[in-house]
Amino acid sequence: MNAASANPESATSNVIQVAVPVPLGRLFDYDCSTVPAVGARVQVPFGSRQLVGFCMGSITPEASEYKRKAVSKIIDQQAVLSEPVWQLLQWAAEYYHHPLGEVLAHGLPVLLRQGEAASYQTTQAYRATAAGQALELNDLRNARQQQRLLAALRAGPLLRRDIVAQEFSLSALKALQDKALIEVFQHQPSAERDWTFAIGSEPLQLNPEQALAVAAIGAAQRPQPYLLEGVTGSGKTEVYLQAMAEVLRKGKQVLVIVPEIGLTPQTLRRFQKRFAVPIVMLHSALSDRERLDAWLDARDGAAAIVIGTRSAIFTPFSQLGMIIIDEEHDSSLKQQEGFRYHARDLAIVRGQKEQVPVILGSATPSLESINNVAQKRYAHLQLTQRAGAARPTRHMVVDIKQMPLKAGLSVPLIERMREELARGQQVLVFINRRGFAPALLCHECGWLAQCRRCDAYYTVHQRQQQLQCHHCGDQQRLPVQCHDCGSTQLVGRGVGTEQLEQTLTELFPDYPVLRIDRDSTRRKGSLQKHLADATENKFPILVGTQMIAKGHHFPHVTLVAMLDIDGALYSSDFRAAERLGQLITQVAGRAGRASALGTVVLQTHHPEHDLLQDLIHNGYAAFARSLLQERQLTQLPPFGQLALFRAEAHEAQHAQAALQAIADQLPHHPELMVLGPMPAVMERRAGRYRYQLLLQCQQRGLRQQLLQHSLPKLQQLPELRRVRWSLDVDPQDFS
DNA sequence: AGCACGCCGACT
DNA sequence: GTCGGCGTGCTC
Repeated sequence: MNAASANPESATSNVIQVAVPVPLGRLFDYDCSTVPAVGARVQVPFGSRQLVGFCMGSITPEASEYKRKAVSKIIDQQAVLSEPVWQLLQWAAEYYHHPLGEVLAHGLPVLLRQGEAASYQTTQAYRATAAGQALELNDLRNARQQQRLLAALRAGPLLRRDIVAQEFSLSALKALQDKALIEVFQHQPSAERDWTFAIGSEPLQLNPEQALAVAAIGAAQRPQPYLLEGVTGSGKTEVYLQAMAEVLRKGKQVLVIVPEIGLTPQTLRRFQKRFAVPIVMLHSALSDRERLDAWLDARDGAAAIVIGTRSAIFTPFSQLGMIIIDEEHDSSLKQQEGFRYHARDLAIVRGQKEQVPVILGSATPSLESINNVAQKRYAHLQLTQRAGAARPTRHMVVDIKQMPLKAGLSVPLIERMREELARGQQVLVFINRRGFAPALLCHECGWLAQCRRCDAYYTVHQRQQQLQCHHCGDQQRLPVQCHDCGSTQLVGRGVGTEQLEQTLTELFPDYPVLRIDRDSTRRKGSLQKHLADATENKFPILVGTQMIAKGHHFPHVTLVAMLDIDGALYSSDFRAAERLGQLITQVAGRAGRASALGTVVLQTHHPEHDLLQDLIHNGYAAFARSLLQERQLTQLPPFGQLALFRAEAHEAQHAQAALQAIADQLPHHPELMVLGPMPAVMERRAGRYRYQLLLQCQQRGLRQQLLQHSLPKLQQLPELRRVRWSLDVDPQDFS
């Protein structure tokens, strides 16, 4: 594998190439006396600091043309990552045109990035000494705490953290230690694959569609991707569970990626109930140490199932047998800064590399996945029947043109709510703006309170008596007077969740209202609590943002209202319609999950809009297929391949000039379209001017080739030095 | 990205 | 007289 070992005579001075986590797309050469394994971490001096990088291989000193420094420390004896993940990361660095060192660092838990040993934490543990075993417990009758602790330790050693958790007194611990009745020792946990497949609870009876899906996955000749398209309530999770069972039975591991932390506890409980195997979670709420331990459990085979968010796609496994991407259409699967990878797309690549099936599940699949089914790249599994007696939801479009609105609520909607509440049912009102009002307006002169640093209006937060900019986080005290005319007639314009909650409380004083948005769930655990309260029907009226559209079941909700869907109908973002269709369908899925018939009320000024009509009358699948036809005509994804350069600077012309320089450097090619530079939708944000340059290509290969060829030159452009810039391959969001 | 080096304004 | 503002340039 490495050149130096082939020539032992020159072994006194070896040179290795190291990938360090810096945004420079090249490797750095270092001297070292012994050559570490490829994929092992090394600590190296870099400028004035010490960095942890990866050994990428070795070369002869003659082949290195740099004045070199020596490696400070070889951290690992072997490669830290599994071979497939190592390959996946290198593939991703190339595909997303992101510096290898930074991409590789992404594949590691934080502690490993910082150079910690790739092993479980040794923890302090205590055990009784011979003297402690021999002692008459009654001798400690005057020290009840010590007596209790010693008794516990005589039964067996305890970890220090368990001693703390079981509320033993720490002074008693110290006293016993001083008397040499107990002693401390280092406990080193080890990860071993010591689980065997066992069922915790019996699988549910499958309907024919579910059975077909499970059978198809199990019977496949060779592993391949599947799109599991199942309407809300059709039992996708049961299909996952039964498909997983086959994999686990063979002693293989399963990786499950879920969109965001919100729904992981429910998923975890359901998995734990079904399978009596070790399950670990990987999400942002874990401490760095917990994350590393879970990661090691996966890598060394101790965990049978890993449930994690986006970044879990890089978890190494000793025996991976299946990857499941739940809610594959969800935008949180794409990282929106730095290394902008898409976990779903990487899952497909990983599945192919590791020869394991990949299941993409959604009630509202992305157009990309639907197209991949049409192109026969994925097998299609459909679940069209809702479980139990649940029937499909009914849509009611309320034309609000010229209609008086009360905090955004039309009279027909209020009446409909009244009926539903009177029947003891639960109502969910959805509005995608938190706060009291999305702007503060002077009623006398028309002045609007605008953020100092963004091209945006402040949101009024009445409860906190504040103006907040939702784009840069700036906060101000709510002004009493207009900045232009001095009038005190300041009013909120538009409606947010806070105002809606207040108005609903006035309209329906007998029915408690629960608001679920980022503001009401800021404290740790409060989202879980609110969701539990909502599920149990303690609050007949629920008000919420996007947050509640994701995967939560509210069995008592029979009426869902969406107050304002117009923004997305005429948006400049070509994905807006797709996202609206997904949102309406997902929100509709919240209604009527129990036996009662559900209704979705959509308020709009454009009831006749083609897309809206298509969605309502023909369902998401048909709607998505019409959108696909449009995308084909316009050569947009998945039919065109995009890449987006972004640049931001304190001076607008710097950002613009940087992108112009890139555009000028790009080769002319009949199949490459270059759009821009153009200002971003919100030109100024947090005091920076933002511009974009869009590349559109018919062939992915061509796009990749052009970028790969041009980027080294582009990175040298002097215009780029004065701006913050980035490249987004397959951009999801144009904000 | 960091971080150092370097050259011009308001403070102990 | 210094602390510190961020422009420029480098990292094997």
